[in-house]
Amino acid sequence: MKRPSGTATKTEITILDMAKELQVSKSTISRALQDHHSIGAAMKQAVRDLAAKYNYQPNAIASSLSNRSTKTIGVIIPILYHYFFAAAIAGIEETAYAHGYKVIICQSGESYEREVIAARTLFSARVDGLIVSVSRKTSDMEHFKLFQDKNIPLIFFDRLPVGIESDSISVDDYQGAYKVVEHLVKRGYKKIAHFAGPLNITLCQNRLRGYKDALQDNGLPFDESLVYECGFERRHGVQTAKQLQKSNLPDAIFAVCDAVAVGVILTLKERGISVPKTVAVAGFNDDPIATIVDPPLTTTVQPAFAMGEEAAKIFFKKVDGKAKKPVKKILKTSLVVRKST
Amino acid sequence: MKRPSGTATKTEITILDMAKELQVSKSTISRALQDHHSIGAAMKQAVRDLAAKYNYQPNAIASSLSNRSTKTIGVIIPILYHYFFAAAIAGIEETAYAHGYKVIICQSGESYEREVIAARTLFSARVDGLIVSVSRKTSDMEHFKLFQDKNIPLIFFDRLPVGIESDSISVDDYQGAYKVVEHLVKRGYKKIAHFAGPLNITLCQNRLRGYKDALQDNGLPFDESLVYECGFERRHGVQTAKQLQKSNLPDAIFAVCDAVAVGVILTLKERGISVPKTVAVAGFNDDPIATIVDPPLTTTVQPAFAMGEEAAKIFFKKVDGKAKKPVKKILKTSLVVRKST
DNA sequence: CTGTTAGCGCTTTCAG
DNA sequence: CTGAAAGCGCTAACAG
Repeated sequence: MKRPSGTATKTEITILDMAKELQVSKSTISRALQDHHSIGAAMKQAVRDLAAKYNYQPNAIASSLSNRSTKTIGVIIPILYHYFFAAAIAGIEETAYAHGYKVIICQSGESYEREVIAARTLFSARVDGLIVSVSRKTSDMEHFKLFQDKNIPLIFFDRLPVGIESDSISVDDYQGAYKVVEHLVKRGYKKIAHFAGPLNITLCQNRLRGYKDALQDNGLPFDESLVYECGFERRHGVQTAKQLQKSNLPDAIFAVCDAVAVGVILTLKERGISVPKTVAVAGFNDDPIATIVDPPLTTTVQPAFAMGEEAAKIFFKKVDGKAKKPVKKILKTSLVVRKST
Repeated sequence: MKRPSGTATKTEITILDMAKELQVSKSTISRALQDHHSIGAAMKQAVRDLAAKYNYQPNAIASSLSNRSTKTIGVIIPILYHYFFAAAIAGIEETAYAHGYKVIICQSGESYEREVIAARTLFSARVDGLIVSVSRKTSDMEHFKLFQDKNIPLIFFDRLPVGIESDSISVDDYQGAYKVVEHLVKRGYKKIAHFAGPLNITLCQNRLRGYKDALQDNGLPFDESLVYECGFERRHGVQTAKQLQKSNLPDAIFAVCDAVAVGVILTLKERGISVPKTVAVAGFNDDPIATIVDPPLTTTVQPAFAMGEEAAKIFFKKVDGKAKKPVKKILKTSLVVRKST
């Protein structure tokens, strides 16, 4: 790629330019910039001054290529606009920044194809590690093998995949669900329905198990017809709540997440069904919307920010070579009782 | 960086490996992969097969360095967890992906320092363009000059900076505010307060002007003591609403955004003040939370997704060399009346 | 249609 | 303490 000399090119100041000006070699500039011990204080200062003068900004692309490390963590999540994920990302970013890493986020939009593309893109971008919460459409995990094969740290959070052995951080969904449902039973509700999430996702299976066991352990029958499978969005709660027959209402509903629970409350109220008098509703997440709905939602607190932090910490453990075996961490949840139950 | 031959290195398949295997040159592989016209169909197929066999993933770092283009757009926003920003990002991503670009997002967290760091980081990452919504703490715009100096497309959206000439996409905040307040006046409210955003932000100034003019054009006085400056978060609405004296309540409040409006409604209700009977409340954005609060919030629709799309479109116009002059686009808003007024 | 070759900007060994 | 030089993986102008 010979460039006709004399032609104006995009003027980007490089270490070579600075080297010429200071009459030293590139290496010296490079080392000075990295505060390498073998460079004299005077030289370092001169380089820093010059860099400041030209507002030099290192070319991260070039240095990544040379270093074979980008100092970035890739993150794939289903959707940004969910408090849980936004908060988890904040947690990841916080600890990444503290270690001098950047993070690059991709949304799968709950689409398997997008998730595959995102994984490839991030691999091509040569991220140093990948943190992911799988889409609800994902069952084939082949696209993650790329990372495992190359020994690139791969950490799953919240939505764990089946059929792939890897590091992960999640919450005790079983126990969380168990506690909400137990609370419902103790409040005297007898006919408790569950609006479950997509049951191909382990987390949803676990919440369902928690629901089932809590019923049975408390002397209530498990009735399959009271389990409705839906999605994670408000609109799924709305749809499902609309299907409920007024003549045959449950007296409480445990929804897989707060967004769904909110959809349920809104729809019930619209249909003239009083919450919690006629039907009580509980969710999962402790999304800020839980305190916006009327009545405020009983739910279980999922430590989103902490999960993000934890995921990033696992990454750094892997990078540092500690923890060779997959680490699988599970955080506890806690119940918040509000007026919806 | 000589590497002792024979030592196991991280096994990353490159075009060179494939070139050797097919007994052709790197260039041929490179061209075949890019579907270059000067490569025979047979050769192309052979290369594709081999690439598939090894699950070859191009090294984007290397190609960026060579191409002097990363095919990525950088985005800086104050905060992810706001419907408006999340939706705008979705709009940006959609159009970016359609053009084969990726996007990398940074949150400033409303901190000036973080914003500066983000700008530098994205510059170092050599993004091909930058789309930003400035933090509320930002008044110095020096960090954006980097991009302007190098002729890297720089597009501001929603929160426009003062003192820097650049492309932008925003909404007609003046008109939006005007319409809400006019609606309030027509509903018969007389003492209309405004919970304004940080007034160093132009968008907030514009909404304030709209408020003021709508009052005066409709024969109501502008009373400075009815303007409260607060932030953009729910908690700011809560704080400010708590300061209101019960003996001296306005009969309507126009909040700078829905999050604040929600804080106001919640607080008013908690204090036993009925909404909208005693005090009406209106917001701005049409965030989904507007339909969760009780009563549902009157607000003005800001086309968040479209703004993101538009911002990206401006970027591509710049890249294509069309549009040399700064393009400044302003979108219209529309009013949605709900039960809170 | 294909190969040779000179880079992209930075890092790092090795040899002073 | 400093410089020369090779190399990271890919691209593209130029010459067959």
